[in-house]
Amino acid sequence: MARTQAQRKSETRARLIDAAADLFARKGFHAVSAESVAAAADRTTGALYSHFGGKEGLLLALLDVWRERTAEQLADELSRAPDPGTHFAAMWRSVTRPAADRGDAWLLLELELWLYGVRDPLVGAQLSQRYAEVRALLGEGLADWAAATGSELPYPPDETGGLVLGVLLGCAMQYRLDPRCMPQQLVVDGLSGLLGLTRETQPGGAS
Amino acid sequence: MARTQAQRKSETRARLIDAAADLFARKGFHAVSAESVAAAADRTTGALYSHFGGKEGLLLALLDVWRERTAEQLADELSRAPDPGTHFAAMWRSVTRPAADRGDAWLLLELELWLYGVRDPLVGAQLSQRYAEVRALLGEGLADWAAATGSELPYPPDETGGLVLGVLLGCAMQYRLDPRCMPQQLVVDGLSGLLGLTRETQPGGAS
DNA sequence: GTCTATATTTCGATAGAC
DNA sequence: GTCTATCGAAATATAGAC
Repeated sequence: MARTQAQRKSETRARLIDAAADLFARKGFHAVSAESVAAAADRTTGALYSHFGGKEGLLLALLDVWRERTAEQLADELSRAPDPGTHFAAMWRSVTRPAADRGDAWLLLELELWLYGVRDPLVGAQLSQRYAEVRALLGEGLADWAAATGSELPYPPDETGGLVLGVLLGCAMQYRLDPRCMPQQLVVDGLSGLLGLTRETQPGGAS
Repeated sequence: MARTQAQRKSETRARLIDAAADLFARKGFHAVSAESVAAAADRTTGALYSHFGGKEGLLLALLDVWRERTAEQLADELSRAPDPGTHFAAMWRSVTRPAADRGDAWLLLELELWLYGVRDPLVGAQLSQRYAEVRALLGEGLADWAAATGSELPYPPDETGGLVLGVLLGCAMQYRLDPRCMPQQLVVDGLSGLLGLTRETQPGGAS
């Protein structure tokens, strides 16, 4: 029973952060009022200010959570994929997931945070770390796979991760504006070509 | 003398659009007031509303100009580069140009417009066309070069252009957060690898 | 066509009750 | 810790003079 208060507190935090992630992605940080975030979380602005000190504090907290989730999900996906081809296809699917599942909002929030980070040094530094983590995870995963098959990556792990991340981001942006211009097979083939792999590695992906 | 009015009118349009491009890139569309745009253009909100009907109308007009400039600049660069390696290096330089020259603002405005377009169907449709144009131009340029050297692109021109554009966008985003993580050579090599070219095509690029 | 002045709305942030 | 009520600031958009 003594936990009831702490529970409510952390639930409020979580609700506010989730609502912020959703609204910031759908409408943009500056287009969303602190009150609408609070309302979407079934709380009031008073609670928001008490917990985060304002809309910007809420964004900072969101960035933290976002960063942890990204690392977890990526590590999870990496551990499941048997080879880069399947891996790439899985990542591409998770990027292009339709709006229903919110995988769509991922990219929007990603760019929203990027824009914010480029303009705000504090957020920028944290974002930069997050990207470095992703590159490292991606690079390590690919290096491990390369070592296991006796092949070799054409670039150091971190740089390889950077190129792969770059392709995924840039292609996802184009896909979001016009899905027809960016078929999955093209992205997977492109990534494979980037790494110096021939296309024989994936037997027959999806459409 | 009869042209004075028309001149002033079109100059006001141009000034407002330029100011909008600069401010939207540096601070973001929603973070910029219509009044501050007018002030930066040495005009008032009255003139802005008279010409464009509001901040959103100004964005639409900006998008038009932006689209034309992109096509012109790209076609220009393509016609000058003797081979893909030099071409990629030149494009990368123009993307990573430091903040002084405003080449920096290019990427910010690009993402700002993308986010706006993803949320607004009208802007989205126009943006989609612009990206398709860029892909086509890039793809044609590369296809021409391939034909001239007897080699062959691994994908259709448009799709090749899409991959190249994707790499440039995604890598530029990472570069903007941390320049050290994305050396020019890596991007150029990556693009060459993507197209199935070996690295022997560029003799010795810059740092 | 452009400016000045202003009406209207909305947002961010705070004070105080519970 | 959360809510209600509200103050002050800022933004959009318009009206009318020149």
